[in-house]
Amino acid sequence: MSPLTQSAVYNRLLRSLSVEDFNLLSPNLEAVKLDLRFVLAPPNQPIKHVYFLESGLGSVVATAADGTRLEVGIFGRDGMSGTSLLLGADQTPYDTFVQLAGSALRLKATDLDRALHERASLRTFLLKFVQVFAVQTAYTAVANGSYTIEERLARWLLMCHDRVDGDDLALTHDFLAIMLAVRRAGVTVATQVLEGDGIIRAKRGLITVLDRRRLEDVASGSYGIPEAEYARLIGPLN
Amino acid sequence: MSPLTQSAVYNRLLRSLSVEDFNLLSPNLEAVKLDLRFVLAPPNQPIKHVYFLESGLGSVVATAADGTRLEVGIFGRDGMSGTSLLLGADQTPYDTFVQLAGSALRLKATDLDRALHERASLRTFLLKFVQVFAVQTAYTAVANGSYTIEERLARWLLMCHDRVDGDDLALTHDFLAIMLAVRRAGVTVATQVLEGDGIIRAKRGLITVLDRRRLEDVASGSYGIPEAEYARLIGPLN
DNA sequence: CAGTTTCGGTCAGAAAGCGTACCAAACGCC
DNA sequence: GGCGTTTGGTACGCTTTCTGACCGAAACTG
Repeated sequence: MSPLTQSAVYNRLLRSLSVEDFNLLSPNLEAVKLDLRFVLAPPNQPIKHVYFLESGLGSVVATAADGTRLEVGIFGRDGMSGTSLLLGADQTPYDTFVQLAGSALRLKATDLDRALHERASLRTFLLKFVQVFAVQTAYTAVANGSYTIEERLARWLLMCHDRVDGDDLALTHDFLAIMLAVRRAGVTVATQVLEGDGIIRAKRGLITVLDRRRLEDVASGSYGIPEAEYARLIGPLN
Repeated sequence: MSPLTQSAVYNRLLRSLSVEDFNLLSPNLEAVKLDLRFVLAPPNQPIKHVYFLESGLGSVVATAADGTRLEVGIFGRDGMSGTSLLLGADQTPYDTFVQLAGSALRLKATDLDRALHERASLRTFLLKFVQVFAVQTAYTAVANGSYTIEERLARWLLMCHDRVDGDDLALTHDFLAIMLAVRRAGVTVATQVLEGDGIIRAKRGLITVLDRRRLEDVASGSYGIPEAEYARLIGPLN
């Protein structure tokens, strides 16, 4: 494989690193394909790799003691999996998996650890992403507590749309239902409303964003703050 | 003021620090009283101090773009305010304030920064609390999305109970309503149910936990995982 | 291309929770 | 001890969402 050039990388974090930090990581970065549902980090087991997504989407899902499952965060080429390693936790109660197939550059946890000790600036930078991701989780809590299914669906579609190329999102209602912690039938109804307004187009297993502006109106207060935090601490998403 | 002895400190984080780390911080720790509603960290403004709580409770509340407010985290002598400073963010969109009066040892943000650069072990340790707090936020998202008012009230009372001495919690229904993002009347009803079962006793502005075991049953799956994470990464809460 | 699986649309009945409002009891202050 | 304020109990109608189920359409499989 030819050596990795920083400017040829799509991942926003890797791209924003200083040249020195990037060069420290790059010999250990391994390009991998990400199939749908591939596990990026298993729950309650040591995390072996962190994945810097180049394309596709990853999802962090929390499972409660009684089996209830609910998404608490989402990331694409703006982020990475396994952020708990940056905080000194080798494992988490979460399940992190691929939600939209794509590709990534991965790094062994041990290589990451070594690099973090070698260069403080690398840690400082990556911790900013941890902060942004924590804010995203906090606003997921707000959305779950205070917004309707339609508003939450709009928020979620916007977050996906931010992280992929083009306007097509290959998602089933069943999948969305888990993400939003609602019934599948609830997703179907909300989808129909948005489609009826001409904001999205829905086909089997595919949602196309037609009018992003109006999608933001529907999401109203539930969207925007974590995104602003990303821009402030890390840089523009696109 | 007499010099601070580590063993005389109630805060679990300060207490668990290595002697060297503690001694680095202690000359700059200032004891302060915390009145109800005192602002520990203002939203969207630089954080000037971090507070290690000795008693009382602090609450982290997120505000959405449309003004919706909802609690995303709670801490007492198990934690500290201003954790975003550890992640390199000088401010957050959250409002952090005192929810149950008490006292704290506070540290100037600049002193914290200096100490973090001086001793890596201090940063490593405090970051573990950031991880635990993030998990708590994630499970707040789960609770808001999937549990009834009664279950969420039980969870919340348990989290408070974990962090105070005794079984009395000085809380109004109005306050609880904001914390849980429900109507005040909804809290009243849920409180009555728990009281009817003999699990708590409610008086004006005061809830007394009578039967913690059964409170855990009511909270069912919504309680426990963040608490286990605290125990695993930091130590026993009590 | 026939069989099987997955996905999405739909419905009736029920529950949870909300908006709003009113009133009484408890408390704090002079 | 009287007065104003805070807090809590209660009610009604309405919206949202759920439970649980059924069925047809689309996509995949061999």
